[in-house]
Amino acid sequence: MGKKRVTLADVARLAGLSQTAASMILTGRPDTRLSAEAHARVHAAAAELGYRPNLAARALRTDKTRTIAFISDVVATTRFANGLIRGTLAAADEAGHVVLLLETGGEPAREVQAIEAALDRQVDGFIFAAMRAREVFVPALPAASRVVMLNATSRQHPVSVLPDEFEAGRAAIRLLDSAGIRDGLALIGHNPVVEQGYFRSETVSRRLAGIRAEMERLNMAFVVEESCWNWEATHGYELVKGLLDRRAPIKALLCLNDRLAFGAYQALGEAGLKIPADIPVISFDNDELAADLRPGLTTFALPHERMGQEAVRLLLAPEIEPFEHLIPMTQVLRESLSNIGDG
Amino acid sequence: MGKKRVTLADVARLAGLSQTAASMILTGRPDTRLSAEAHARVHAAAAELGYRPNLAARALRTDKTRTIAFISDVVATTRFANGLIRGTLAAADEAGHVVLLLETGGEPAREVQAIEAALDRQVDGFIFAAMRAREVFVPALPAASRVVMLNATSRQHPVSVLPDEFEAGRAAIRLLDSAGIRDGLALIGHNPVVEQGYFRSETVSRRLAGIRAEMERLNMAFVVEESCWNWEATHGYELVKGLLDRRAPIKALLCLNDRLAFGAYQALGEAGLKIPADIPVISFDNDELAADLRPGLTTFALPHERMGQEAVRLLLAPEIEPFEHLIPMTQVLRESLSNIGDG
DNA sequence: CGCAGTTGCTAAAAGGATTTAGCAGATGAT
DNA sequence: ATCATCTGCTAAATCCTTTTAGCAACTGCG
Repeated sequence: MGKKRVTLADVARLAGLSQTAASMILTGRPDTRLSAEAHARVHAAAAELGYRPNLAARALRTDKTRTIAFISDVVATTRFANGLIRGTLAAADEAGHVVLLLETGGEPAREVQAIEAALDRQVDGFIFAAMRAREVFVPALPAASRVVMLNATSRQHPVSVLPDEFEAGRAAIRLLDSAGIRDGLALIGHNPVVEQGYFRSETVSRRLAGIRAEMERLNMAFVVEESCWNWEATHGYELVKGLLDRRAPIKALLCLNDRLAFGAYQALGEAGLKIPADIPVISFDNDELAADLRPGLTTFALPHERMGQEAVRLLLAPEIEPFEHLIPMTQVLRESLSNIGDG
Repeated sequence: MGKKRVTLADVARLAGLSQTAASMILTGRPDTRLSAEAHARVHAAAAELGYRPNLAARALRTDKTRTIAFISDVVATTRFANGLIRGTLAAADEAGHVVLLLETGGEPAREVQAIEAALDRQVDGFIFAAMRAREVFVPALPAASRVVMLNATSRQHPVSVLPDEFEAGRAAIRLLDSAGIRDGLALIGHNPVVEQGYFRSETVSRRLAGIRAEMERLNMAFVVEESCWNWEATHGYELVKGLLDRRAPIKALLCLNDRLAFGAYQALGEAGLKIPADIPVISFDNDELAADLRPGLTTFALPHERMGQEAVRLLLAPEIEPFEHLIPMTQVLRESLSNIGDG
């Protein structure tokens, strides 16, 4: 067994040509003047020897590595990371690239470290992903670096990919409207009076803005709006239980995310109320949870996978497209609203 | 601004020494005979210039990249991936390594591709992760490659990291026993008669084996065992609903994972049964879900994060430790069982 | 025929580190 | 005084590609 790696020199030798010729042919240079026969011989030799270029050597020469760095604040806590990573991986693979995954925990020091580690490995570009879309500070980078912000925005780096929250907010209201739900509607997760002066993440703001814009257009209003800061199941439960306890006149629930909706389900269930017959519920995110709830939760899906793909596309695109790229959130109809006619 | 990268030659020049000396000093070679003063000068020069070694050049020479490949079948569908990846990332970072993330979808062709992509980049080692522990086929690799199987096993690669399912199974039974639950116990998710001849994943078998071993030891038996192949919420719901419909004499539920338990919650809730007062429930995995259920679900946690860390440790350890490394599953007590005394 | 331009190819440099082999001077032993 | 050894350091080779510069032979044109 020839233990040694096969090098370009081996291929050239077998093909009876110079290394230069072999290199040009294998890298598919356009206007070389090498003969068709030379091409054939080199390809044959490469195939026969099972030649694979040494990417370190190539990187040394060209400064290109077909590797992109995915730097995120937290992979950990959030199930959302999966979709973003999966989409990124798929698109990168498609483009013959590979992904270096780095986590910073949101700490500036580790951010700098991560960037240096990536730079040392001469990545071709950076994707900065935040698990909660937010204004992200990105430490200084070599001027030439290609950067895409994923589920995040940054003053210095204008290329970003975000879910189209505003449209999803509007669509949610339209869905309720077209289901004939125009009053008795409760909003779970936000109250503008209570939260005045506090800034939520950029995407959340847009989600709310879309909701309110469409309600205004349709001349609708919430009968009650319940605020809580973290949108977790337990808060959904408590808020809705509170509403029920004080006999608020609610006929439908618009929850600001699926976990709140989950909590709402629990409160409604305890109170003996049926979804959707008594109270329809809709929500946002399309968490894994949403399909497992009973009845299934109608919700607007965060398009994480497509976002990841888009980020890679933008990163590798020949032209920089320096603006926000909004990916539509698709409506996922399940029984928590779609059966409305049945009751 | 000096746009050019600073190289070792620059450092050497500034320090007034040869490149050889600079290299030896910066890489911390042990028995070089260079003077203390030379050391100081080189370090000072490196710091002053902000020198960072070109890793491609180093890789070309040494075949080491301080990069490890994390090759998994699916990052996608499973929330479990998070913990494994997070642990891996943390430990790699700690050790000054970086992680290349590759996904194969479990398809052999893509597995080969992923391995080649990693090999091309001269990774220092491979972690093969399966999202459902199973016997994994790993395509041929250069003989010298360092490999660790994570949540998976492989005939060719003996170093593996797995959750200690057997002990968790035993612990679950001990927990029930010590809570005074000795009869009326239903097992949700498996029935040895129905499933005879079918092989589930390695870890699942062990989980069951632990359960059955401890029951035998304590002279306990299930009053009923319900089988289903995929452990999803909907199956949990249907199985438990079925039990309730036919008035099976059940007093407690041992669910084989949290999603089944979630379904069980739904069925019990509909039937107006209280957890744990009427029916305590315990389970395995410690899915995110488990904390959000109401009452909280007592469960045995899959130690994914620690598993990821251990995998990296084994990969980089000076000595190969060619056997299974079992990571304990910790008991997470919540209200679905711990309140048993209250009823 | 002389000259310009094409065609088909190659020698050698460059990229930035590590590592081998070895040199000059000092020290110690005989 | 001679030889061996140690000390502190360096020149040059090496890893494997890509790329620049250019060569020799041929074609076409006036």
